[in-house]
Amino acid sequence: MSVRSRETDETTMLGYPCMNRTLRDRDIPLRCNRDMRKATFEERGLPYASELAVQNLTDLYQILRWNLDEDIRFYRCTSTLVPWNSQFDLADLPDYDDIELLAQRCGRLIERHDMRFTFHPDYWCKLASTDDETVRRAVDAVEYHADWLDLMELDRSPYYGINVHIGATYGDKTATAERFRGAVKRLSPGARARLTVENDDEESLWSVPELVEEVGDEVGVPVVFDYHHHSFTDRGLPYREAFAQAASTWGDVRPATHYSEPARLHDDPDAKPQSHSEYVADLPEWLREQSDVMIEAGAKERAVLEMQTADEH
DNA sequence: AAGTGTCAAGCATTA
DNA sequence: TAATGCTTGACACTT
Repeated sequence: MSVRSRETDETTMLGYPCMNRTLRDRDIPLRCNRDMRKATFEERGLPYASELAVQNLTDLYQILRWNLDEDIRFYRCTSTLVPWNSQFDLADLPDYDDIELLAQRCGRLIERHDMRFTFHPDYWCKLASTDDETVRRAVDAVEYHADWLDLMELDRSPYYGINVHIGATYGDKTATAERFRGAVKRLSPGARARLTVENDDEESLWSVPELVEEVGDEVGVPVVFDYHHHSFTDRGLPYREAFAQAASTWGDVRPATHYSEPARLHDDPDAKPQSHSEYVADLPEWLREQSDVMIEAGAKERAVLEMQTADEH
């Protein structure tokens, strides 16, 4: 069992999302988010998608190694790891055998070193949409993220989560929650076991207590507590209580949380309240002790490095 | 080489 | 009814 439970391991892990700016800015850039436009996909098709996937997975391994060297054991991978995967099955790629080996190599590194690895499909992954075709595409998106985790041979657990928002109300929250639960039930066991749901960043959308009641408790999808988002949807709940509610949906698995601070606090007084600052200064100790924290800051991995340096003093 | 407009996907808001 | 922003990186075309 490679998945850490809250009881057996209290080691805090801080992570960062997607792009590693240090490695991207090297003379030979390392990145795992190579993508292409529609016209290019139509022109060059599967062979080029396959080529980009090989390059992305090759670099992903190097990024994970760099993370390990820096003692950063939590990473959110981009959804363009295999570009245009909504249009084909992984096994259709000409380099499928290589891709499988590269994915397994990444998965082994993650498991061997107790790293945590997650995905966060983009905002158009709308599982609760009123449009059936949109739901079908959203289910498909969660499925191909799950395929990648299967290819890496990582456990089917929210520890290696695929995190989504509900992200809309469609004018009727009760009906929307019901549609979301319906979509969850359509997922394959491997995709469903990895799905997590995060509180939104607008007052009218989905708060932690709403998600816990409508999704966490009803269909067992763990709730990812986003500290900054909670300021927009607090429903009168203090941060610690909202986190405790979200944490109750994770069973024995150590919860994942998100932490960021407003740009208007540090960088730009005119920024939107939702905008993230470049660096963060006040991660609460209680959050750190009880969860693995994804630091969502403009400076990405540098923000985490800075926090680790601060720890040493 | 550097700068600019645009990009698969949904929704909510505004004009 | 149609355009726009969302978050952001990067493609693709221009200069």
